[in-house]
Amino acid sequence: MTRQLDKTYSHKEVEVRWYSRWEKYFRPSDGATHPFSMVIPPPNVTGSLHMGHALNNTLQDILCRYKRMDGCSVLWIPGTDHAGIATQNVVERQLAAQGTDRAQLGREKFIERVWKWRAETGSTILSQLKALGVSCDWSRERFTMDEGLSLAVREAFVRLWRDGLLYRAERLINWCPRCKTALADIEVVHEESSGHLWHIRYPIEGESSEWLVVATTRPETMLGDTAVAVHPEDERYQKFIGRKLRLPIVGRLIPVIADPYVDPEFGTGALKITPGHDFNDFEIGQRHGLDIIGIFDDEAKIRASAFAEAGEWLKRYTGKDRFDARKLVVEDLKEEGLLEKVEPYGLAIGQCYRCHTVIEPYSTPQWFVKIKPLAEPAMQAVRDGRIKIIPEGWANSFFAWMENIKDWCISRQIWWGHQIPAWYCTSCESVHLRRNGGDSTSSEFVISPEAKPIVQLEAPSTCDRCGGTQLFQDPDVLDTWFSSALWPFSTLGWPKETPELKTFYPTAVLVTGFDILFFWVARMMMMGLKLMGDVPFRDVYIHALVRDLEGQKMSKSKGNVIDPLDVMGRYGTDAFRFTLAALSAMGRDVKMAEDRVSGYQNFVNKLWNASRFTFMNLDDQDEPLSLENNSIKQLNLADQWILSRLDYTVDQARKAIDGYRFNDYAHHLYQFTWHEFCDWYLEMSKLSLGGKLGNEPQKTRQVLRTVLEQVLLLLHPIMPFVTEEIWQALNQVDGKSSIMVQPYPKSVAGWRQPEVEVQVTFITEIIRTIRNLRSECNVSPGRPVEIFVVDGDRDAIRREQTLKLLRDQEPTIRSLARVSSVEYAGSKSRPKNAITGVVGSTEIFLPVSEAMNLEEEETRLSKEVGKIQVELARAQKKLANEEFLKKAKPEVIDKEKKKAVELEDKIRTVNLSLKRLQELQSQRKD
RNA sequence: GGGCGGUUAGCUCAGUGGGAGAGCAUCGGCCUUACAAGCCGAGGGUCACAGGUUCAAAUCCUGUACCGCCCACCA
Repeated sequence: MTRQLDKTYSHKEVEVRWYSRWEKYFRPSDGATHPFSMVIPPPNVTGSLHMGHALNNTLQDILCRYKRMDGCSVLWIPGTDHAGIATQNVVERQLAAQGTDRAQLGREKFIERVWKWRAETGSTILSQLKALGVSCDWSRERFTMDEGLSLAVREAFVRLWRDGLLYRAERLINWCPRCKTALADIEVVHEESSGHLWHIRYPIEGESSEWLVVATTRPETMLGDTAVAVHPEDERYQKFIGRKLRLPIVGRLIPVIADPYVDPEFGTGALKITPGHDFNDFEIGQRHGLDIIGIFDDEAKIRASAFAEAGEWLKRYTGKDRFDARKLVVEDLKEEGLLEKVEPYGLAIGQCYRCHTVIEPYSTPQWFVKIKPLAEPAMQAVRDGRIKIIPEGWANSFFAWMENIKDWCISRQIWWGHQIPAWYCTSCESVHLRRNGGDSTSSEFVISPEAKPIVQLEAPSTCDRCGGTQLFQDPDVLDTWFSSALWPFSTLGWPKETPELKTFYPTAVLVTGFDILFFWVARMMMMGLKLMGDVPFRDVYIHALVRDLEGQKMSKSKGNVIDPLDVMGRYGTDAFRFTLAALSAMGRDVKMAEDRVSGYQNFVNKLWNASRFTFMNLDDQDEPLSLENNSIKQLNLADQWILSRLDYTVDQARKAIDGYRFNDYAHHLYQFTWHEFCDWYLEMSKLSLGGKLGNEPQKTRQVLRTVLEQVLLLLHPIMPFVTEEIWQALNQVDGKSSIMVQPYPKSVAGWRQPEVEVQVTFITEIIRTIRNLRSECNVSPGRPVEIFVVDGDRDAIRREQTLKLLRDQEPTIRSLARVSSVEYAGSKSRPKNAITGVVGSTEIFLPVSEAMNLEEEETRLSKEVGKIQVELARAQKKLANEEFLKKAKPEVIDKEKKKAVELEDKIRTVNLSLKRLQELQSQRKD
């Protein structure tokens, strides 16, 4: 039975072969002595795989596969997030397309509908993740709305309530008039846009032609103004403080107040105060006891009931949305001659992060988490190193955010999500439960902040205060991020005390993008510490965002989205994964370039072909070398060398992956596999394999097999498919075992031999030099050449060692540099009709051919002399500097001295070659 | 307004105190029996700019310019 691989690697064919056979290895091993656990950042059920997911999950999979091979009991929990607002929006759009809406359906039917949608399409992203090759334990897949996690959410809510960390209050919150729900501060995105600054005259009461001019970007909110504020020390306005202004259009009288918040430099120095629709104004209003007038309803349309002093004007305004109202206000002001001027003005407008509708500050009762008592322990955990943020730079952002954190508004006025486990009694609480009339709002009741909720895990049957049986649940649902915050332990079974929770909490590492550092990571820390009494993860590895070639964030609207599945289909999943790893330098953006993927596809192909070469040469009896401490001195030089380099690579690879330096990991393996193993070792091994070194070819075959196998193991975490395919063929196991569960390479005592590396580097330099000379001499690659070697080392022993090494390695030099004969000349008898190359103290002479362009060569050599002179001068200057000799480290000085000597030698020999060349030139002319 | 990061070869980016690197692209030569998705060779950089610290700076400090990101309630 011989090992065989097809002539070309077909990723499409191979990739479908392995995933289902792997799944049994995705579960943690029994015993779980070295637990290593991670939770996937749950993608939204609405999502499909994008570059961000691909990067995030590739990095996680690399870690998991590495740790699993390295003997850990690995648990990687997958799952999805119910994504409240996003999902509700998707289903609502579907309903709209069918000419209906959620109000017509009613809450219960609507939620049914969402579940149905989720059952149909919610697993799309999971199958896409599988195509990427991720090794999650699918038997433990979770969904933030499944039964267990919903219980965890209620448990968390009840505990926070009992500990006094939850409260209801009516305040100005961020309201999305399209989603018709409150949003947390963090869910508002600020986008620069060009607007206007309107200067409006507010007539002073009792004066016929005097007014105060205010500047505003939102003229429509003037309908809800309850004051105008000026700076207390602003001399221009001293005389107006305390007087009344007549609010244009409405006619309401409002006071001029003094408040230090006002910047006299800005606009006119007079600020209109709308406590009902502006956060600053709200604060100022609180300080001065101003009325709060909510002029809008929940769709941000003018609400008639807001205006006590309704005039004729109100008919035209009622029901108009914010932007229409703005136009009307401006028109009306113009008509009354109260619009002084309009200036263009750039401002950052808050938008809903889900639908990009402009946010309206809106006063409603909401649930809040008292956040400071939770934030402090989380900061402490990062400060004292119980949680390590990698790269460290992000810790600054984390602290900055946590220090300024405000209470978290967690109630949402949507239907898809975890309904808040709070109930109200209609008997004893009736005074606080206003039946909603007039304006359209989504809930049947408006529950005043004074209402006393019954908070518990399950619905109560009777009121524990009055024994009433008419209870109803708070209609609001929780912020999706509330359930996400519990993810590291809710997925392990919390609040039940499961064995998994005991073994795998805290998780080892959380891998995520920085875009959800505050949304998610910080909140997991707070909730984990509060509810579990321990950090949710030891390390947080924050990776870059994937951008397009111009560095732009990929988005559908920009049309610059690259579909990972498309890339995987064209270049192969392994090539794609390798690209992501290679580009993911810490703290940087990843600019996705397709030519990189194509380049790494070539790498996959290279590995494939190196394997084919190996297979061609292996016999069935060729076992790999023992990986125990063993002597490899009996092997030939090339064999010893490749094992030494392999050992170095193993060491570097482990260091890189342990430090989350995925790009270093990829580059070390790329460098070793392609340039050392393929370019040099395979070429060198051909001699030995053919018995041309008078050796036992079997030893080399064993080395070949060993190195290929170790390379496959090292590469497997990044490139699972191709490595499995080759490993299966190499070991002829036909799917009965998997590379996934082989031990990850370890350093082997005795393999690393620096002196062997020095020797082989010398030989490869000699070969390079000869190739270089051939190329300059225009000797065709196929034509063998004769060379002369002179070693000019002044130390006789060293000279003999060098010459012995050259003689020993002569077959290799002859083969790799196409040399027909090597002549060892004495230093006195340097050949005349030749050009020279120098490696250390060794000079290589190649007889010149007619074809050679001597002038080009002369230019090149002169240039080289110049370069060496510059370097030499620098070294000599350093060595002449007393300060340098006094203060520099001894090894640096030694190195510099050695360098100077080498450069002197080199410049002498290059000058000699130059001289010879010039002689040749004059000969040619004759 | 505050904070963070970037500026290194034509392009994309590594490199954080002691001789400027990689991949791709370019140029020249090769179908050498694993691989033309390949092999061999070559060219190419005052490491943004200006100061400073140091025996020594791409690397540390200060400032400037440009680019990017995050946070923020100046209407």
